[in-house]
Amino acid sequence: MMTRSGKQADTKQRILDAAEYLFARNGYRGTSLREITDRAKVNLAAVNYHFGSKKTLVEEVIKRRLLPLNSLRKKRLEEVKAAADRKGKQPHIKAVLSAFIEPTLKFKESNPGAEHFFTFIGRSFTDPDNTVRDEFVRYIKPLFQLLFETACQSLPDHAGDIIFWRLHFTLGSLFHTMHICGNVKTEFMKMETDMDADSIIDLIMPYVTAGMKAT
Amino acid sequence: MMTRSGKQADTKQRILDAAEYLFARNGYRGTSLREITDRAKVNLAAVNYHFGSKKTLVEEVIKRRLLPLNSLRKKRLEEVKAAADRKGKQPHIKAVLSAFIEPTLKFKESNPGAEHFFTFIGRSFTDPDNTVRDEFVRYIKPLFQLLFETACQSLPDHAGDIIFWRLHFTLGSLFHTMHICGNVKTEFMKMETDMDADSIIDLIMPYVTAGMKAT
DNA sequence: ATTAAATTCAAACAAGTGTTTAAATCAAAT
DNA sequence: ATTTGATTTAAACACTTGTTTGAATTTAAT
Repeated sequence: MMTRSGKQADTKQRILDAAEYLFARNGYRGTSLREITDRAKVNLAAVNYHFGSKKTLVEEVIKRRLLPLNSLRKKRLEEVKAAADRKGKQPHIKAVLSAFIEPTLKFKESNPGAEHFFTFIGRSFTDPDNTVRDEFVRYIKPLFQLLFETACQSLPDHAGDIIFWRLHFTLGSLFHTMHICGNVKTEFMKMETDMDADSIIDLIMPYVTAGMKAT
Repeated sequence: MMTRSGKQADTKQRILDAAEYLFARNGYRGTSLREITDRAKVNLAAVNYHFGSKKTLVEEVIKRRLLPLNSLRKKRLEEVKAAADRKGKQPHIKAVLSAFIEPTLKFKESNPGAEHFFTFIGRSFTDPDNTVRDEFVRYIKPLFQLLFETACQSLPDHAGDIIFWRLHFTLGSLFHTMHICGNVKTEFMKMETDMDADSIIDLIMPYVTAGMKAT
């Protein structure tokens, strides 16, 4: 039976890890199944046996990290919302942004092995491959909606369109940061790339908060 | 002789246009030479004859648009710098950012046929392919240095590292915006994607200006 | 120990890749 | 009109791609 024990059990895991690493480094199209199975030290056919296809594999790679991360971000956003409702006040925009950004940037440290996925997220929106891009968008869409609603509550004097666009600017900053903080060396100036999450949060939070509040 | 006239002369042009369109839409690796030559209505071997290789082709595609754009941005930045020096004052950060951002966002309108390159730029930094990413970085590096120096002049009370990172946040916002304003349908919410440059400039400038100035 | 299902494996598959070749065609100068 | 060099063309090249196959092996229950 399929009681997952012994050596063959972690075949799926090893494939997922190798795929995550290589997809993050070289992209979906730039990574072959043979590279993945070589790195995972499994047979080539194992990918199609366990996952069905390369497309399904990358979807699993994305889901494995993104679902837990999104749950966390959702929880944090709802907490901010609830706390504000309890006090009968508007949530502070800094708290709203923090609820989204903090779990994202700390994800690298709190999830061992997720450092490469970091780079992958950073490329998510702009990935040239439709499969990858659509999968990312699919999962972030409802979350962005929640972020948008909470931000609107927080900034009642700003028009919806403005908030909408500024949240996109914020996402752009965040994803760009995640990409250059990933393992891919962009070789762009001498940049301290392996900073801890808190330092990066301290850098980006004042920027995006001021940007959102701008009159 | 190679006197560029008649029908065969625009073969290179047609290849460049087709390649630009397809690279922007499907990425470097996601585009085959056969797709390019089919679209350009030229023979397959024409790419290797005129450009040498696929790698050289994409470099030419990038250079064709990026060199003029960078000259313009450089000129604008130097003007801001010179004007401030003349008055013996620091340049205003809004003027500095505008010198970089305005030509970038207006590039789509001022250069007919460049609309697809827009998307390409938006993906430049995070492109999974080394050839593409390195080529973009290569050209923007000296320009970013100039931007950095001018921004430091403009914000003498801010530490260099802070300005450096905030400029990166700004680039992230800008590139993300260019990507979603390109022709690639991200299908992310209902977004008015074909706004004119001035509207987008009016949206992004207050955001990044406030972000850079944040205390 | 036998059985039966799950998994691994080496090999092959058809399709697509960038690149090269050599002949055919074209444009312009003699 | 002939020559010459630039360009185009169709065909083939060697190679990589994702996927499939069927036999061998491993695993766990009887």
